[in-house]
Amino acid sequence: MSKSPVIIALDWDAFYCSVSSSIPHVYCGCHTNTNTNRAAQVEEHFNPELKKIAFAVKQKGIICTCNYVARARGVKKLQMLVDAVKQFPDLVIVNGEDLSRYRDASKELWYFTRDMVWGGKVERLGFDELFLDVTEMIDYNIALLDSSHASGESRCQVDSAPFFFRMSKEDESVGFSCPLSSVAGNVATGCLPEDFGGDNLRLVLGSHVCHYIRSQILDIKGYTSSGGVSINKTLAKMAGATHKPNQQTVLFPEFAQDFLDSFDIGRIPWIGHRSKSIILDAIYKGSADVNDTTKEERDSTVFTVRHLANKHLFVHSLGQSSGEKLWDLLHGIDPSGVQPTSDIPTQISIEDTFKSLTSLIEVHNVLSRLSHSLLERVQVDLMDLNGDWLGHPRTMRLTTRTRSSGYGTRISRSDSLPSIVFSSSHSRDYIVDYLVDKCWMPLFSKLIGDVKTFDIVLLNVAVVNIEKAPAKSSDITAFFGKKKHNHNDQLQDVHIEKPEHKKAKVVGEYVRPGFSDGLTEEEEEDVISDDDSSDEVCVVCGQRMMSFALEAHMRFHDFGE
DNA sequence: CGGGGTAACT
DNA sequence: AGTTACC
Repeated sequence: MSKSPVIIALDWDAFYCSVSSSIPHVYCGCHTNTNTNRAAQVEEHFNPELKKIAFAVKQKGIICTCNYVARARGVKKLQMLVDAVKQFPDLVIVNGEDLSRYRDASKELWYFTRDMVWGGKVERLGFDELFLDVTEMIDYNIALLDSSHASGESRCQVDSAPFFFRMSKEDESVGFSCPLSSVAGNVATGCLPEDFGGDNLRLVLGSHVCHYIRSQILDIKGYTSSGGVSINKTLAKMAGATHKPNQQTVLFPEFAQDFLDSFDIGRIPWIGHRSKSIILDAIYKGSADVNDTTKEERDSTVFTVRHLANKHLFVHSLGQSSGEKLWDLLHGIDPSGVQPTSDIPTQISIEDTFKSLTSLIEVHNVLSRLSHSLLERVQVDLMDLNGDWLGHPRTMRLTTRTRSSGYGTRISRSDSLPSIVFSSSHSRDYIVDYLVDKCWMPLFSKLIGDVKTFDIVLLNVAVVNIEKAPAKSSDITAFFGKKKHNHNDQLQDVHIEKPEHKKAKVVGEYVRPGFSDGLTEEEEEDVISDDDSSDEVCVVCGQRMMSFALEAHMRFHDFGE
């Protein structure tokens, strides 16, 4: 008997709403008042005035969500902003385009959850979902259970008395009591297996672990979540989606196929619009009902697709790799394990959309703003609490979408990222100006080529190829022992590239007085040389650093005490 | 739809 | 390096 993994899928209920705008009562049909209370607390903490008034959160042209006062008046989610404003002139609009708070809270919950999972086996999916591999914790506790059997306790006693599940190998007091003969939360398909031993017992324990972790997250962090427990990521995620919010569901593998068969294939994770369309086209291609059957009317349940198609059809239409993967998915097979998400992101990007950008000066202004945000993100997200770099992006990428380049199509160009980005001796504004003139604008020229006119509706700036920095010694005395020349150490690996190779010329008449040319040798020296006037000294320990590093640095002191 | 993210293809 | 699919 091969032991299956025990996987938990978590997602934060209505995360976007509660974090970005502290919207109360997002769960109108919820019978527990836990959410209402929590949302009210969050709201009072954030912005008490919003509670009494009708307000909505917008992203660009649409209302993405709104509070219950607004809903009572008839405001709808996904309504066009113009319509809503026309209909409700006094509706307060909150801009939900900045995801900063959402990102911060997401990260906090991720770290908090990861600390509870042995080996840190937690994978993040998007901003509001986590996969946890708790197999090792389950196995350890099953072993404890078995050894207590062996030591003479009766079977009956073991089954009826609560079992203490240990969440720590070191501290035997950390954990929770749970029954072995019943699951926590809901059971997918409503069917309980007859055999509560073997792999099924592992899932029963998994349900209790899931419940414990969710309780901790609610009690300590104040967020409700929905959980799914099963033997792989896909089944766990789908199980978790069946009972929301603030609930959990365990899916036993013997019922997995029945469970899956009733779903539309589009509801299976990793089968998006594109794949669904390809699959249905392949299945229904020859059928002469093109005239009377619209795309929406084609039966697309997992059951039907499984019986009308086969693996060969999938492989033929989707390609070997995807075809096989998706076909297996329809049968509850998902061999992709939990891939622990690194602390260091693989890319950081900022984007914005517009009605139309047609001149270089407009593009320049937007790129300045985006570049500033990006640099801020790089300095916050890629630096630890000591102000040391966790990683160095080696490439910068500019992406656009033009009005003519239909639909979701994007075009991008990239180049190496100058290391002035990591310099601690220049202000953020200085670096931004440098980047815009020396890098982003030339990349933009490269992108649009020789054309005289352009019409840009989207700009995205990103850093990618983030190279992990060698781990610094965590010797705390090395930090507190004030090294006056600490900043010089950091500067050693900052080397300046000759900016000549990135000289794609800017089309048009666009010129800037400041950085119209490459730096002189002297100025290059200046890039890496120290500028005493621009850094600051920590009042607590005396370490010197740039002001942006000081922000993170002070958080270090806050954590310490 | 939006603003970010990841990974796999070509 | 750039695109596409997914969440």
